[in-house]
Amino acid sequence: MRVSFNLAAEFDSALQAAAVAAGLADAPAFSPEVRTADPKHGDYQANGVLGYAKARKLNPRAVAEKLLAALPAALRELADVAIAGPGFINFTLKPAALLDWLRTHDSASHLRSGAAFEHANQTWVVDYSSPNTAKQMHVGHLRSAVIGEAICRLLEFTGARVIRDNHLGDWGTQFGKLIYGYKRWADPAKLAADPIAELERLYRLGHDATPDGSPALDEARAELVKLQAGDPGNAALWKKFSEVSLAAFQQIYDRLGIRFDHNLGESFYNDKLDRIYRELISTNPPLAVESEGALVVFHPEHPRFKTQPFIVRKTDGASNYATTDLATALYRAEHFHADGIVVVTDFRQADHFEQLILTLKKWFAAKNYRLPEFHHVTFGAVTGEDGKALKTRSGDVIKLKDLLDEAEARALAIVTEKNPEDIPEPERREIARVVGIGAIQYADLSQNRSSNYVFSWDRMLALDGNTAPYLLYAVARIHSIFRRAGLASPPPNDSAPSSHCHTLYDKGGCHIMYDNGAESFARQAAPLETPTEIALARKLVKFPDAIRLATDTLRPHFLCLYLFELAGDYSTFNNADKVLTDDPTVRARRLLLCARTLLILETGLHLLGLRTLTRM
RNA sequence: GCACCCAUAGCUCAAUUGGAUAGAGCAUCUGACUACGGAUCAGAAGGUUUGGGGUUCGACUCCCUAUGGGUGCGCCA
Repeated sequence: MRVSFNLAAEFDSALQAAAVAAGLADAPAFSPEVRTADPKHGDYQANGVLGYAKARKLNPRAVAEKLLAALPAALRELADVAIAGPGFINFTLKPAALLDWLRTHDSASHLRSGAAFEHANQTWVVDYSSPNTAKQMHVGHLRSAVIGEAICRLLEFTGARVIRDNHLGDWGTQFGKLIYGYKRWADPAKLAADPIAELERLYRLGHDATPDGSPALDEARAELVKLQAGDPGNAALWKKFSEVSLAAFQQIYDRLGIRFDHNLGESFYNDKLDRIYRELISTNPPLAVESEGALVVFHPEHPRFKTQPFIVRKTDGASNYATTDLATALYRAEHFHADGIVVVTDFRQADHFEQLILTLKKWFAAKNYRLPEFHHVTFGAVTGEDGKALKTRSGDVIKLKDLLDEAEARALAIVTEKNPEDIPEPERREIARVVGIGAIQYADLSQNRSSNYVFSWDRMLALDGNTAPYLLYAVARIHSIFRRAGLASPPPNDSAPSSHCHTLYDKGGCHIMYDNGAESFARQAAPLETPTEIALARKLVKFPDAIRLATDTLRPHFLCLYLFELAGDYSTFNNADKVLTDDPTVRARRLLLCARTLLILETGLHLLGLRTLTRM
């Protein structure tokens, strides 16, 4: 017997085939709709019979019985199949099938090859984080970075070639004021110490010194014009601002496990904008029209956008972010040959992207360009206690760096408290980094809602319940069992503990700490017996469903939920069933469960962008 | 004014996108072999899913409506 990676898909196609074999009327229209089920009903349930029977005025239970009769015998060896309620078909995996799945899927690469069909041979450009240069990142910048990175990893896991593009806000009117401030008040010492904080200060000074209608504002505008005209002095300044900003951002990204392939900010598209105007007015009929002196796109078929314009060129002839976003999409389609584009921003830009996508569709169709699948992934704003979104302008916003520091500090205190002397300080600090940063990442990823949330230290830094530390603790305990069993391979050396491995592609297979080639327990394992063993195994085989759900919806919280439940099932098992018993067959099957739980927890956590630990 | 998003246990959130008796964590209460790591586990209690109507075999989910929050709407990004 050989079980496939995704059992839900297997049952789905088996039912589909059974519909044909049973001679159901209009069988191709029958969609089994197999999905994971509440464990009390089974492992998977098919709901499709109900809708199918209803539409044709058939008795759903009779249809279900026909389908069951037509199921191949081999499938009956995998699972018990039963009809329940009004016409649900339930599949309950047999212990032998569970064991077989666990034996088969024994490494991250096997899991990956199982999952990597959905986006195989596709290229996806993911645009996330995308902060403005010359400003520090604050807590409001966290979500795009963390969610975006998780989406990248999910897409990669399901077969895509992913291009990470940081679409920096590195162009625009603010640079006139910044240069104005810089030339007057720049403090070399401060620039050397904390350059981005100094740029922020200079921008504020420049901004405050150039109120509307003032001569100073004209001077600031003149600086901007010089910059845009290519003045060497101002261009050098601007370049310096960008470099300094990127270096500061990278310090944050390093802590979050993020590395961009490109930093193609708005400035990159400066020389690609004329083509946008040309093409938008040259279609027949023209997509873009003059209105109140500006060049705009209306969408007559849309209730709102038939009157709400998409402004692609301002009255003064200058571009805006609609223009650069159009150019950006074109570049991603033409230069990267993107099959899909994902842009991760907060929900307030929903209108803009809806207009952008409508415009892209018409424009690309008129020009016969290939249109990538475009997803605007939105999330709710992070707000202050007053319910208002946090803004850079409001001054006392919490810096992202400070949030990460605080998380590590709190985690360090706990690590030290829990492990009095037996872990040396450098390792305790490393553990604190993984736990603290992971807690922050997970706090954001584990929640789906597009509604806003109020920023709270305790919320971001919670260490109990459905949090990263709970999952990391389960991982650490499994490592501990393998150490005790004498199956753990020692860490390669002190400078590279497994916690340093934070992507799936690190060499050395860091998440398999036991000797995979000598998995004698996998061969010796007998079918599972206790309720907690079986419950754990049933959860393990659902990993493909969690991946599919999270990837299809681009919502990492589905994976978080799955991993949390898996860790819970493991903890229950761990508490109820002793792994290292004297009975070799019992010990073997329980070690197998531990090994696969470890594999899937670590694989899943890495997909979310978290690092894992062997002890904590 | 015109739209969009949101409202679920005391608190913070889930609910596989229309499926079976709405689930977790925190907080509260009661327990666990002197623990293969107690950063754990078992159990209890907690609900008219904001109110009202509708659609159907079935609704937290879809439609209408009221209320209360948030957001966007011509030259910021």
